[in-house]
This record gives sequence, C-alpha cells and structure tokens, in this order.
Amino acid sequence: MSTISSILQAVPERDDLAEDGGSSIYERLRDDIIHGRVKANERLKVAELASRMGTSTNPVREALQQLRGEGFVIMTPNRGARVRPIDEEFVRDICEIEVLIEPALTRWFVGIATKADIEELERLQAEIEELNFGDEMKHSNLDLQFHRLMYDRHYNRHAVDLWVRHRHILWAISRGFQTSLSRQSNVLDEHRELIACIKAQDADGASRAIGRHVEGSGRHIIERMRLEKRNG
Amino acid sequence: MSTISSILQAVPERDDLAEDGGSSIYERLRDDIIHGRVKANERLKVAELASRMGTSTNPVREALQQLRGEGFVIMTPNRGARVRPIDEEFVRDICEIEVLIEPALTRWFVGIATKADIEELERLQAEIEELNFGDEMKHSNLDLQFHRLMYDRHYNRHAVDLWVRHRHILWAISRGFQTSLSRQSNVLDEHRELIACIKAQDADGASRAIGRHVEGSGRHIIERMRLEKRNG
DNA sequence: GATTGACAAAGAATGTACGATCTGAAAGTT
DNA sequence: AACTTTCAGATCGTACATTCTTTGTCAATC
Repeated sequence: MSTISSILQAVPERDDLAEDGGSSIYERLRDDIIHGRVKANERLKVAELASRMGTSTNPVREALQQLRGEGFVIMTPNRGARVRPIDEEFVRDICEIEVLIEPALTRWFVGIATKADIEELERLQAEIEELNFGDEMKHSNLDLQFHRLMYDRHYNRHAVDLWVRHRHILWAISRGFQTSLSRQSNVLDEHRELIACIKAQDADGASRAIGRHVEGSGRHIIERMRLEKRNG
Repeated sequence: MSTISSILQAVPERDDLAEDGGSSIYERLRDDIIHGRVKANERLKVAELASRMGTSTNPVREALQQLRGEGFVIMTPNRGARVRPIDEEFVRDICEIEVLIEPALTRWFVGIATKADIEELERLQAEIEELNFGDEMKHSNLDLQFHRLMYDRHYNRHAVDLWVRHRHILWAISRGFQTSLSRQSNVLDEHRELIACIKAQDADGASRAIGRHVEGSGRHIIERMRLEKRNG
C-alpha cells in the first residue's frame, strides 16, 4: 500500500560488501533516503518502519534520531520525521564544501609527504589504471585508499570526518552509476597531475588539481542523476 | 557520587534565554558536553542520566543518538556512549573549517548585496559599536544578526547549516568568557573593513577580511580556554 | 606464594510491550 | 459556510525482559 512498505520489502537482503557487515536499521534507512527510495519530504512513520524491519519501534526511533543529527531527516515535536530531499542541490552543496576543504587538506599533505608516501600513491594509481574502471567496487575502494592516504594523517580530525561522511554519501548516491569515458580519462589525468605536483612540492598546484578533481566529480554525479531521472 | 550526578543536579534551572525555551534533554546534555561539565571520554550511563533528568531511559537514549549524529558522543555497540572531548583542538578544527567556508559565503554575498543590505549592516554595526560589548548576550545577538544577514540567503543551505552549528558550538563554549580589550577593537575594525569591502564590491578583500575575523575569533576563544583551565 | 585462568554474579545496553498524549481530519451543529 | 466536537492514528513516555559486558572471586598451575 504505502510507498514505504513497497520499497523496503523490495530489499530483503543486500550484498553489504560495504565496510561493516552491519545491516543495521540505521544503515538501511540512510541508504533508502540517499538512494531516493523514499520520496522527498515523505513522512516516516515509526510503527510502519518497525513492522517492515521486523523489530519494535524503539530501534527505529533511535535510528531516526541519529539520522536527524546527520541532517537526513527533519523531525518536529509530536509530528514525527520527514525525509530530507537528496537532490541535485544536495549533491552540489556537498561538493562545493568539499571544493573548499579538500584543497586545504591536500595542501598540508604536500608539506609532510615522504618518498614512501609518493611511491604508495603511484602504486595505487598504477593499480587504478590497470583496473581501468573494470570493477566499480574495486575502483571505488582503490580511489578511497588513494585519497585516504593523503588525508588520514591530517591533524584536523573534524575536517577529515566531514570529508569521510560526504564521501560516503556521494559514494552511496553514485553507486550503480556508470562512469562516462570522458570522466574516466579526466580522473586519471587529475590523479597524475596531483602526484606530479606533490612530487614537485607544488602545494598551490596540488591544491588546484584536487579542486578540479572534486568539482569534476560532482558535475559528473549530477549529470548521471539527471540521466537517471529522465530514463526512469 | 558519580561525577555526572553532581554536575547535572548543579543545574536545576537555567535562564534559557537562548533561542527556543526548550530545556530538552538533548539541549541539556549537549550543553554539559560543550561546557566540559562532563569530562572527556567519560562514560554516559543511560539509567543514571535518566534518573538525574527525572525521566525514563528512552528520551535519554534518543538524545544520545542525536548527539552521536552530530559527533558529540561516540557510541560503540553494547558498550554505550562516551563523551567526545571538547578541547582546544576541537575549537581549532572547527575554526579552520570556518576559515574555509565563511570567506566563500561572504564572497557570494558581495555579488548580491543591495544598498538596503549594506545600510542594514551599517545599522547593526552602529548598534554594536554603541553597545560596546556592554551586554554579552545582546552583543552576541547583534553579531549573529550581522553575519546572518550575509549568509542567510545563500543557496548552499548545507554550508549555512554547518556554519550555524559551528557558531552555536563556539557560542556555547565562549559564553561567560570576557572579551579582551584588544579583541574588542579588532572585532570592530574587522567589521568596518568588511563593510567597506562590500561597499566597494571588493570580493577578494571581503573574503580576506572575514577570514581574518574568523581566525582572530578562534584564537581568542582558545586563549580564554587556556586562561580558564589555568585559573580553575 | 604469585599469576593466570575460568566461572559466576552484578551492571548496563538493547529490545519489547503498553499506556498516555498529541495531532489532524472528518462528521455534525448552528 | 464556518465553527465545534469527536475519533482514529501516530508520537512520546514508562516499565519490564533479554542479552551482552565487566568485574570480582576462587581454584589450579607454575
């Protein structure tokens, strides 16, 4: 009947290759919101969700509170929770913030990068190029490792956490999307340029390169979202 | 007995002049964490908090989940919640992010600012100067209005929300702190310079001005935190 | 005799069920 | 037609059961 029910029971079991194998209520709800399986501004009724999930209402309530803290649902007293729309604007907003943050993180990395770091980056990049976008999941993991190598040791944990969260969201949205050929070559170019700048201790250049990288990535995701919306 | 109990019952009622009059459990917990009334990494036991708050455990659990979503507590399965330390590093991290975000928000505002906007800014600035840091609460409100005028119409709601949250945190931390005389004059100077740049359509200048403003504010808060830690 | 191991009991978090309270909308009255 | 009343549905709060962690004790071994 309801839109929620039809959607949630359509996902009886998932691969859950992602990180922790926890198909927790929180994860499921977040995924459904991010992937647009629940419509924007739709009301999330606790009892209904609980019966779909096969649990009582309490875990659902707590999951919703957590999602509220992260900004995925909007709760008003005595009136329950509504889905925050995950649309192109949302992606654009996140990417714009990343365009500001990631260059700063990268700039700092240029100052502390060792020879071993650069070799590791090159190794990862070689793996990425060899894989050549053959397996989406593997590529995503390699790309994550690539950027994590640069950011993980940064002193500003808060900024890195923000990056991780944003990246999770973007990754969840773009899962299943095909990467266009032009974007593929751009990604490789941008990575190569980034490595070159880091090698040359060119902080400004690295900063600009990562900025373009993030911006291009955002643009590509939005394009794919539009395509998907048009085609069904 | 416990450190939590002695602390929470020490705040039986508060002024709650801040925004909504909701002295919700969430607000109380968040405030206690931000103000360091609960020690860093201290364990937050649900039953204990519930009895201190005078409610049952469920509302406390939901408040903790929300705080987890916002990053104030760290929860591990079957092992409960711990307080995330709110220390100088935390403030520095937040301010560094703001140094990146606020200039971008300001830059955009320069492009859309009308004559009426500038006049309103000047009016607020005149009020601030007249008040001259006499009433901390009033000054804080005026300052909030001043910056809100610039950011509120920005299209990137996500970035603005981030700013609001960060500002809330910083405001909560620095509540009760005295503003040093040198910082007072700097604040006024920076505001004046900001207005001048906006008037002259100088986006770069305004961007730099707000950057210095945020950085100076952060430095001042950290200094005060150190002072307070030393003195008691 | 000291250290380590298992085992049991207390404590705390998670999950379930139910009652109280509030909202929203439909029905009925003036 | 507009206002009031009523009632179903959903949220919020309380109490309790279950499961997991942790701590403390006791015995066995080195």
